[in-house]
Amino acid sequence: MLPFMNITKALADESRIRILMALHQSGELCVCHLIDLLELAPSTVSKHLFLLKNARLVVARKDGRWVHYRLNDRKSAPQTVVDALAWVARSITDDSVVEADRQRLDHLLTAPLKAGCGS
Amino acid sequence: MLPFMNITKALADESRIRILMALHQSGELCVCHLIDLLELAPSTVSKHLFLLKNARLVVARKDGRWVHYRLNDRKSAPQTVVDALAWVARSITDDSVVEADRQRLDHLLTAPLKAGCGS
DNA sequence: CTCATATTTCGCCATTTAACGAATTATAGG
DNA sequence: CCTATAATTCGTTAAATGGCGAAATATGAG
Repeated sequence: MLPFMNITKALADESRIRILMALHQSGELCVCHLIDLLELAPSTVSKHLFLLKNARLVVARKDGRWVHYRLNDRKSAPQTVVDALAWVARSITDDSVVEADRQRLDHLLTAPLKAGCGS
Repeated sequence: MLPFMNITKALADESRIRILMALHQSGELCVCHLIDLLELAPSTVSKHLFLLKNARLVVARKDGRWVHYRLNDRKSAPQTVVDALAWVARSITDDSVVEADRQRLDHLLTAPLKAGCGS
């Protein structure tokens, strides 16, 4: 029950859903991009990512100073996590907030500044 | 986004998950049975049911003094709700809390007392 | 009508949680 | 080594949430 509740609680926040959808679109993002996208304090974003990682919805990859996050994949994620991610992606197909994030993220990723983290 | 967040927030509480699983097993239950099952105050259970109903995860049927709740079905529920309920049921197959509830509920339903609410 | 029962609504309190800033850790570059 | 930057951890605060009891609502029974 506890692993499952960790997932439902992780999904019960709009910022974390936006993070999941951004990762769903972009595949992998470093924390600095998520900070720019959500316009929240680094410590706040870091905590959100901790909760998502704790629920096994995302995994982290450290690369020098940067940490890149991506959705957990079908190989290493429990079935419940795979199903949860599929459910979220399927449910949020045409939301205005997520659509705005998508466009904003495209700009952020193509901007020449902040390109240090590999994108 | 708001309807979706209503669903995720509704799922982010153990008592509400136990309610959903009890309904999944029994098909339909009146509030008084859920009060006995969860051992929470009537006002607390009522609030949980309001949130579940508000998220469209359950529907209510009034029958005299009693109100019976059941999971929203494939006909009237949005696809996201149908998928959410399927995900929950699939994820909580062998949990000890839910299993204890199942046995407890069998006793409650077969007990001669409290039979007023029809089931 | 009056009373009892089932449920909901409301107001309150305790706990949890999201947010921030400051301090800490880790790493790359000079 | 020293500095700058990315990210996390920690402590605090404000808001949201779960719990209860009291009061209100609704309905059936006498």
